[in-house]
Amino acid sequence: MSTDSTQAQPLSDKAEQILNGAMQEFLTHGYAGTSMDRVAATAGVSKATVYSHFGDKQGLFSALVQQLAQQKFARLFISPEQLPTHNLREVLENMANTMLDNLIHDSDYQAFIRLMIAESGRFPELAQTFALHLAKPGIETLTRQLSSFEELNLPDPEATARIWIGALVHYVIVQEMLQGKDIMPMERDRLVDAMLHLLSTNSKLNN
Amino acid sequence: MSTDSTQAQPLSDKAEQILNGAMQEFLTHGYAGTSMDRVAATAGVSKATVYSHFGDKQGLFSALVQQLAQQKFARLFISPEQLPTHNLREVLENMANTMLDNLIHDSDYQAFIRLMIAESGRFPELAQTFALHLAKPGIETLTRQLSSFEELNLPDPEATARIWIGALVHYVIVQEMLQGKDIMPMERDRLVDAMLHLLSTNSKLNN
DNA sequence: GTCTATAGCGGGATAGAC
DNA sequence: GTCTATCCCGCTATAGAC
Repeated sequence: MSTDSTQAQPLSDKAEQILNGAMQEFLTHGYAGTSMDRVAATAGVSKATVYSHFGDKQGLFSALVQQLAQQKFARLFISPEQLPTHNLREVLENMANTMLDNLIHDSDYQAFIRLMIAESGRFPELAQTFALHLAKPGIETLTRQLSSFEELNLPDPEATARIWIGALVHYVIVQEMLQGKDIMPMERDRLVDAMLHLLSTNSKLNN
Repeated sequence: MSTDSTQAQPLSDKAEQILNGAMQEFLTHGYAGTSMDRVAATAGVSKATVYSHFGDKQGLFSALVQQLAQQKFARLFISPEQLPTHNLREVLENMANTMLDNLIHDSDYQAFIRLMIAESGRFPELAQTFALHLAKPGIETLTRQLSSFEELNLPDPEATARIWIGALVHYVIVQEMLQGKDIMPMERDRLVDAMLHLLSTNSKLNN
């Protein structure tokens, strides 16, 4: 019973508690807007304990970002294995919709993206951590998937993957984060259809 | 000479000084990271003067964002009138490159985008102001331009415009802001070429 | 290791002279 | 209208008891 297994391994229970509290606070209030008092209160520990584990506020933030990038949000927001291609159009449509669903319905994920963009000027190394563990694998995975569809005849699958992801991420940023859906509504199906139309030209993928 | 025209109208000289100082500070340090003391110092006025003009910190921030959205950054980042279409491919290439140049070389514009995304959760009305005065006109302008190129045969020009802009903006966010260019480099010409390739399929626009 | 208590400073905001 | 001087609170960080 000493090494109880309700939680685990590299981090002490207290460290994990602290990181959980820190996640809530930093995702909600940003770096400068977060106080160490409230992190400690949310985590249910004293402020001194926070400092003894992470040194200072920057250290805590850095540890949090690396944990979030490498663990909590590392699952790609692209649908993983697809049913062997019945209909290529349906497969592509599913991929886009899965990615949009995951982004739109995960407010923590949106808050993390927002936080990383917000602090990218002041913490460039952490921004790069985000790029390395989230943006890069996402692009690589989609590049591989697009490459595997030979009917698409894509001359540059990686650049095409960036266009695809950029279109979807920008859609979520503008419509959801920047409140664009009220003043410039656009159904997501139109975006996905237009994307598929662009992909369909040099291929056998016709409506 | 009383109504001197070097500057103008709705704002006093002092108010403009203050907004200039506020712009530097908020763009550099974010909302929570900006202190009213430094805004006053940067603007060259006393703190009390700042408060007498704008009420409180939120009021100043709100006034600043609205000014930036409606004036300083309202010029669209898309090339305006194009040489009558010699070669459609060249025209589209120029449009994309002009937009990328404007985004990449205007660090104030990047900082403004970053700030709006950063504060969109805490100031949703201001985020919407940004969407209304910048994102929406940008999309509308590009939509009109794409619609005018009948050879492209686009079934949904507005959705296509969003894909185009999303691809370019996302490229700048990932490569420039998030420092992706070091760990996942991609020349901008590849992105633009891939975009033009996608557009070229149902049209006479061939390489 | 973790707590309570506090130091020391900078924040937003205002009073009152001019 | 604009300044100087100041209030008071909350912040990061630490000392010292346990």
